[in-house]
Amino acid sequence: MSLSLLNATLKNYKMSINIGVDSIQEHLQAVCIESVAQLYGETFESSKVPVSDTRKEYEGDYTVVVFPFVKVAKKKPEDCAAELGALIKEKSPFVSDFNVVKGFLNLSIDQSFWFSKLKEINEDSDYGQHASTGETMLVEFASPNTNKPLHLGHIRNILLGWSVSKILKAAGNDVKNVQIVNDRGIAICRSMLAWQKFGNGETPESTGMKGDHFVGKYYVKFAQEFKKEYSDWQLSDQAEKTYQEKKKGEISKEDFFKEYKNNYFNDFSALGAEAKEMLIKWEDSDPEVRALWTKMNAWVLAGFEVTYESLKVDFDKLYFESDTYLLGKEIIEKGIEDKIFQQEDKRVLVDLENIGFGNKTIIKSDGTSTYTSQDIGTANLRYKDYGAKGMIYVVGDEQNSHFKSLFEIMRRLGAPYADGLHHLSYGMVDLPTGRMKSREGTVVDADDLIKETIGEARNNAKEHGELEGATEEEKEALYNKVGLGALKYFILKVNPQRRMVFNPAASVDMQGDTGPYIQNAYVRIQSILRKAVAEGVSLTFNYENLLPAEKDLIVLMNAYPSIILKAAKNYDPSEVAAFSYDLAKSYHKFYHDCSILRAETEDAKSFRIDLSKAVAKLLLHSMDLLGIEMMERM
RNA sequence: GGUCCCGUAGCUCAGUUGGAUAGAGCAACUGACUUCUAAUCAGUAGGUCGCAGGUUCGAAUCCUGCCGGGAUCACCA
Repeated sequence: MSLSLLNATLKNYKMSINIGVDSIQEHLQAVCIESVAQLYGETFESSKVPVSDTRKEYEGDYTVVVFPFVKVAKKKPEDCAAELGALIKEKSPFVSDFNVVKGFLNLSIDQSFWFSKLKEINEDSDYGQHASTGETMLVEFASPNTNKPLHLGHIRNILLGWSVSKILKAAGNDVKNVQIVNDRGIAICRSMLAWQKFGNGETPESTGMKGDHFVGKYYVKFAQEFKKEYSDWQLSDQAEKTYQEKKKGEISKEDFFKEYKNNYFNDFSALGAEAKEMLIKWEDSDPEVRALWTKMNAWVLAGFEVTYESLKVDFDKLYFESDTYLLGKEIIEKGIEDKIFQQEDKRVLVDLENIGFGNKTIIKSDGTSTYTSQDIGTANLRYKDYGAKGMIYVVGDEQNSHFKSLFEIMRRLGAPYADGLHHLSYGMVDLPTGRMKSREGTVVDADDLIKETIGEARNNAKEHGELEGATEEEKEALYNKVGLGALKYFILKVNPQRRMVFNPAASVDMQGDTGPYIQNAYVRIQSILRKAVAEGVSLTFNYENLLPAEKDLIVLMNAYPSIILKAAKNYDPSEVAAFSYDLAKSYHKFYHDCSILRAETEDAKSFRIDLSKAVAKLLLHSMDLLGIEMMERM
């Protein structure tokens, strides 16, 4: 079939059956259902007729499993498949051949389809970008506390949020990136107090420290001083008395005091009392405390900004808990009126028995807000700001039940966006030695980690030496891309909901299933394209016989738009990561098997250059969805 | 104890709405750079898919029970 004829046929199909022919699977499915109906008089739902990729060992491109039809056909699976295959081949202009193995009908697609697909990919400047859905979605991620620097857990959060945001955009949504900065509360007061008592007026500028690390230093300082105070206290009569009165069963003094720490902070600690006093002053808008708070928060936020920049992420809007923690009151009052919430004096609560939670407090008996009331208020504020029907919260899975109850409450309140709320829950990041513990100093700092992976990229690059003539600056930019590519890919290739093990040594690996492996495929293509331009290759496009390695690439690229949709639906960047890797792997194989610039014929050469261009385009696009940059050489 | 999540090769992970002989990478071993960038490719070896039942033409996938690991059960955020 000629190209123009094929294109005409494609158009006809788009008009005659209302399916996007960019999905050849959907087309085959429709034809299959039609054929089954014609042969056996029963119309199957499309969900009952899966069309899957044919396994490598067999001839063909797509496979239909005919077992479901056997009952109505009243024939042996083999006969049924053969009969069906013949009819599908007759009906579909794309099916060139078929074969039957047991109950599996393998369909071969005419290679002119693949040629036209390649043409489409190269000509469509937006290939992969879906038409606008008209929906606005918010993605909330990062959302740090302002009392200490970011760590590995935040990195997973940030990379996930950024990538999901990109994927949702590619799926046709209008997306805004937001975060809620947890800038108030007892934690920041601890840092503030420690700085006031022990800081001697030093600043990030005077010490040359990054602001978040500087404030984090005082958070640690507070913990140390508190620990000292607590150990001293444990020797006092008051401690002895407390132990005798409060202990339950036979518990050693040591174990008792381990668990009693928070109570000590609240009931006896001098430092605790001071920190709490500071919090109360903050809430009363005491000018001195507020000034200190403003100053220290500014230091931290400036530090975070540097980390975000080094990760190449940014936000459309920052919400501050200090602004939003009092919100939600009106909605809650309305909820009381509507009998959605119950009131007991000042306390407000909601009965969540139906989702297995019992009573949940929304407003405390002293009339102050809770996490839940804040989130109700914040969600509503965001809806006012953006009119977004979709709100994605990228938050660790330890908060699963909080979001489950929050969403249930929003549903009961009849929020117009209630159905669009989604908690993108992800698992904790463990180290090979186990869980990260700040007390044991095993927390992996975000900035250190970024620096390390870039350093590793620098070491690796020195062994390769393809960068003659590049300036130091260009080289550094490259190490940056390679290092970050390794780190980001390492984290994003894992399914979010899964708890993952972060092996520092493996994360800077650059061979095999890694970011740099994929970047390398792109670099190889760029190198070829530079040479092709230099040689003045013209694209003739009269290629006749697709080799398997060539067809594999087009088959993969054909699936890209639907992979984006699926990743968007599941909020799962790992599906995009898997695509990038598969495509890079297939390209590396093709590159090895087939000469490009020294191809057998001029037609083969121009076809392969065209094919390489398409691969480069989708590698660039898909890696961009992961927030990973590509480069011209490495 | 209640609720939820997880258990696949030595390690880290894939595995579509149930489909063919369960796949990658790392680590180990073997081979390929006078040839478009070897950060590559080809190969060898490595599995009782936690265990036991059940449903089905067909189960890593669905159901039940058990074992093991984790999260969470606040008027904290």
